[in-house]
Amino acid sequence: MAGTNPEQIVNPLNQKLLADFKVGVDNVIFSVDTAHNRLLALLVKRQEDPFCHHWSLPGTLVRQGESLEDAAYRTLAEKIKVKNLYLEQLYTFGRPKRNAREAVNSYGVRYLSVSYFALVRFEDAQLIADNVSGIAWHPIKETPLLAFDHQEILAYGHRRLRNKLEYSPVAFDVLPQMFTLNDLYQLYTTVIGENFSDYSNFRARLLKLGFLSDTGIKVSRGAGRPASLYKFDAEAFAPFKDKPLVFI
Amino acid sequence: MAGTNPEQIVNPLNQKLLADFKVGVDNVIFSVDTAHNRLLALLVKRQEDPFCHHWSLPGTLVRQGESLEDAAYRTLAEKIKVKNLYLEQLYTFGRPKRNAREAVNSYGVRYLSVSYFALVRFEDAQLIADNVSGIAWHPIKETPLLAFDHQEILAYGHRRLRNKLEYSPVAFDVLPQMFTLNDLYQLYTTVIGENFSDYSNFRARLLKLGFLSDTGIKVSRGAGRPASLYKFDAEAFAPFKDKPLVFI
DNA sequence: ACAAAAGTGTTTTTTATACACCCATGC
DNA sequence: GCATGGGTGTATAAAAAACACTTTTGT
Repeated sequence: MAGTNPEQIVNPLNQKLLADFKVGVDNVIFSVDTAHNRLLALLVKRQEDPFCHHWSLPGTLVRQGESLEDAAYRTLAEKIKVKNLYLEQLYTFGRPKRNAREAVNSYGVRYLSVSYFALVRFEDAQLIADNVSGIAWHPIKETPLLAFDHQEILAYGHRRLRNKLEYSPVAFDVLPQMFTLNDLYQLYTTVIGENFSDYSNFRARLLKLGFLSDTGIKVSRGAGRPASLYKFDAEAFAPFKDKPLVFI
Repeated sequence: MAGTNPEQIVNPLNQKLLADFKVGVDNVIFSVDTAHNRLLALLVKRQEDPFCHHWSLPGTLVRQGESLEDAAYRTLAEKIKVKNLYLEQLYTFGRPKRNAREAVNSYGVRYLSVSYFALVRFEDAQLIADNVSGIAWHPIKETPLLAFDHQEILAYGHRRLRNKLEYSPVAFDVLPQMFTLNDLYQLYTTVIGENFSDYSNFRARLLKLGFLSDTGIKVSRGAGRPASLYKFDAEAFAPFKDKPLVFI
């Protein structure tokens, strides 16, 4: 830098040095297909450069007057209709040059991505087919290569989902109001993996904690003894907030 | 990321809708004063409006070509000299109007804050007194009211620190290379609280895990039997990565 | 009757918790 | 020698893990 202080050259007010940003929101949207025991992620196919025809996470740029979370919900709403969901912020990616557009229109505008992760109920999630862009659920174990750094974001979201499930009641945001203990168990096995607990122990432990109440209503799913429908009692769960590993 | 929604990017009419951002980085910097059994947060006194004379988290706006993490490190380096530290991203706050500056210069520029939290070793952290702005450690239990939404950020950072400590080896980024088991125990008690484990059990459990190796070197701290200095063995810790509650 | 799914109980092993007690040093 | 902090061991309680068994349905 030849002994020159860039601040003095560029602008004495210092202001010029600051980066200008557009802020994007990218969603990692998960769903659990219990029928096939698969964890799914929602992906959209890009229709333009950069990364034309590549799959990517559904995202959008934040508009004036719009909060980050609003933008996340808007993206979600543009892609699927869904009743029950859980959504939380994941991580913010913002190293320079992460978005190829920065190179193209080099007005010095940076693109920053605030990622969110969502878990939605598979059974009542309806994809909105907008005849232009592809949009589809992909099993997490066989996702295609994604545009930008979305691969990294997806992996990060997956890790977070597993952790969340272990100590917080997100599952109940995504299950119907009444569910069988087996529904709950299926959800856990497909997200966490097969080897976290045997069904009867999982059952016994959760029931002992006392925040699942038996409605007495029975449902029959084909052959076999009918199962009781349970409800999640948020009040009874309160003491377990902030306690780790409630569900495992 | 940014904008998978084609229309908004290309179409100049929609372009107007996008918000323009300046991105700030705010740091929650913690340190543990084991001598007084206190958890401390580093605060700076603002010298300008808005919130003139109020304490706030040390922060800065992101410059051109600078990554978020770089900005976080820069802020830190401007305030303290420190050898060992742990730093990670916390959360991104970006609802409209969160920063009073948005109202003042209403050119529509939004301010978004990406917060980081850091844990630094108290003993070798030297505050950089720049004769203009106040800068000081505050016990977490008696912090003043902070500017902007920094109160919220601080609380969030505190929660995260406790959680981190429980399952990840951040403590060793902040302890000297060799430390006594009591040093480690003190660190945990002041961050987590008194009632997480009795010293001898804490000791037994950690040693059994096998990633702390006794160097054989003894140190005497005043009266009493001299203590062994231990080293953290990162390789031996590897199997415990991603396993919850290693330290509790 | 029998397969299939739900639900209960029992046994064994492993951890957690609460202490009591021995060890090495400074004063 | 005795107070002080370091370090070990033990006894009890609780929880996790494995798995055998009973119950209730559909076919």
